[in-house]
Amino acid sequence: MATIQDVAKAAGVSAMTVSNVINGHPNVRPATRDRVLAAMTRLDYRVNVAARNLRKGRTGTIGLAVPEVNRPYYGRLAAAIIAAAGRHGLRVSIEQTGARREDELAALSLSRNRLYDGLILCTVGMGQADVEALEVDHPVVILGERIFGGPVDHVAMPNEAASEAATRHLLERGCRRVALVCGRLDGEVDVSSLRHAGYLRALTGAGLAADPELVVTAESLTMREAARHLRGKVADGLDFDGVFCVTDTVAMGVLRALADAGIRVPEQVRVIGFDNVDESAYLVPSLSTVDPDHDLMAERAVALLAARVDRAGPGPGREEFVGPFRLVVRESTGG
Amino acid sequence: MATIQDVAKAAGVSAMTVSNVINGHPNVRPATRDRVLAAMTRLDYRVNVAARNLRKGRTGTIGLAVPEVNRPYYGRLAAAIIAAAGRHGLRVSIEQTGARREDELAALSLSRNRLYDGLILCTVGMGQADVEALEVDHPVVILGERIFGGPVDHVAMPNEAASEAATRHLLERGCRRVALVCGRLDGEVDVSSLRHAGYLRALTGAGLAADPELVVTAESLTMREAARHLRGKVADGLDFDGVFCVTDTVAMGVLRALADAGIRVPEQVRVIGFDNVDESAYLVPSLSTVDPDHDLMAERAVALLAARVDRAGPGPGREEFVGPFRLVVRESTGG
DNA sequence: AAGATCGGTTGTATCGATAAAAAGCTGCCA
DNA sequence: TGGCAGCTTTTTATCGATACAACCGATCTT
Repeated sequence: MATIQDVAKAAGVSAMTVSNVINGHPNVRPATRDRVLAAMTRLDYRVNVAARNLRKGRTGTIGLAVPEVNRPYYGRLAAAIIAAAGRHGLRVSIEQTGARREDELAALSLSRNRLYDGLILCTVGMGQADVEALEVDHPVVILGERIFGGPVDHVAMPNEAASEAATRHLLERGCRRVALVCGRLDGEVDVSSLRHAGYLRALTGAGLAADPELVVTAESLTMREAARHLRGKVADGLDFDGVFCVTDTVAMGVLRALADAGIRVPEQVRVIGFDNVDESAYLVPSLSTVDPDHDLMAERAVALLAARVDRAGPGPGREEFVGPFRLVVRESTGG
Repeated sequence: MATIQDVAKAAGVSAMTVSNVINGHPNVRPATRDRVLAAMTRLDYRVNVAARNLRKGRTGTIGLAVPEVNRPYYGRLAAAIIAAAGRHGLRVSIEQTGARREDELAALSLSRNRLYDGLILCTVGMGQADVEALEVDHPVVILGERIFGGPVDHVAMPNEAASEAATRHLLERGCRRVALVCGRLDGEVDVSSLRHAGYLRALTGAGLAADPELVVTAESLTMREAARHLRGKVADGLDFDGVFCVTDTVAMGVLRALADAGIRVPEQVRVIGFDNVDESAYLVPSLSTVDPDHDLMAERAVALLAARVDRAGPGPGREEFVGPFRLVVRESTGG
């Protein structure tokens, strides 16, 4: 495999000149440049990225830690982040944390190995108590919930506002007993708790009392668990005419459980989700949901990270970005 | 940031000894090892991966080129590959090719930059004509269709056999006019053509004539296109009582189109897909499908690649692995 | 015409880790 | 006691690219 030295020899110049050509530095005579380019082509030269990284102290790669790329929301997010990173000239290496706290912490320390120039971390297992783990000397952006006010940039969903809007939408369509299907509410600032808060706010705003019976907490935010828990509630005779699901994935489990119980959507119960994953538009019935503009969030996260990487220092104060959202009304709420 | 030299100085040994400790070489006196480990901890030392890569000529990272991680099948595959790679001590960097031929070729050349130790390439845009592009001097594994008999290892789905089984399943359930919803059949050995062949074999095997009318070719294998084309066929009055969809994603579009037309599944038309993505079990009706054991295919692909990486040479002849499959019968075929 | 300026190019040192070979240090045996 | 084997550690060179400073020749200035 040809090195920069080989090219230099072939072109009759020094390695440094070849380097200058490669990196588009000015002050290289066109004739020289052409000679070098010709030699590069002739020898089929490729830069050795490892050597460049060592010298530059950069890797050109950022890490992305998500629970699993297979989950619809994170797949969508990962796709958007890889695309956004590409626009910033960065590659993305994915760590799957399985939503486990230890694996999220491990991802943090991997990026300290200078494996990555920076890390976009989707915190799902870590909590507010782990804030000090973020006190690291390299760029990190938190994407998601569970840790607020940390020492790093943060891109978050409009959880409360969007949840309030989604719930209000159900109320406006005439629902009076709106259930919430979420994950465990353990007091952390997690997805479920934040969206629960929005849900409550909508109820209060409409002058309705919140009935704890209507809050269905699943073990995890999967189709299986959502379906299982809702089936249980239905079997227990829960009276409800609307469901706000904290994610579209949860909503799919809910729709399935309702179908199993012979409950028609939206005639008997209206359902709305959160995320607007691709499948939602094609379900039967199609799913009303909240669209949080994944592309914009991804772009912001990458931009924030790239800025830190470029400044290569602690930079100015941390930034918090909360994305916009859009209500998408479809059949499941009678849209 | 501490270097190996700093650690060496702190522990009163040479850098080489520190290196030996890091890499678990034998013949380091326990007392020395402890001193080194202590120094490493004290200085919060992290190896510089770039330096190691340069010296070793390895990066510890493999590339994975897929159309988009967001698509259910590729998301599933990517998750399995990242997990399998982890077991082999490799990290995965993802390239999204958008199913574009040029981007797939670009991924091939990126891996030549020694950015990756090897590449797992899901060929969707490239075709048999691009075989010679695979004549590269570094490890590549093709995962999928469209290129067979190339100079590299190949992991493929049991396309024909599984498609035949799926179609036969419909016939066994009493269907007599089974439609196929696929992508363009342009003569390449692509997903659609291979599965089309399996479909035909099942018909022939059952002594049925193949009616070209029943082959619905969508522009692309998306929910949108599948739904659009099937709606067209239904509007044209196509007579059919079963549908074999080349992917579960296509099946979701089909189910939606059937629902729009007021056609009941499975009472009037039975539907089966291919891939067994997570959502399939929760659709209403739940989707019968072919489960190709993604995990096994991912493991094989990574194992083949890792073996080439370790041998660091051309190695023995190329290998072709075709995974097993399993029919999953659910409501959409009256299961 | 001497000196300053500037574009173009090159030599040298370096990024941090590791392979290979050389060198110390034991202890053991003749 | 000399020498050898074997474990342990160090020395030296190197992976390939690039920052930096020095350098050279030509043009410009006054």
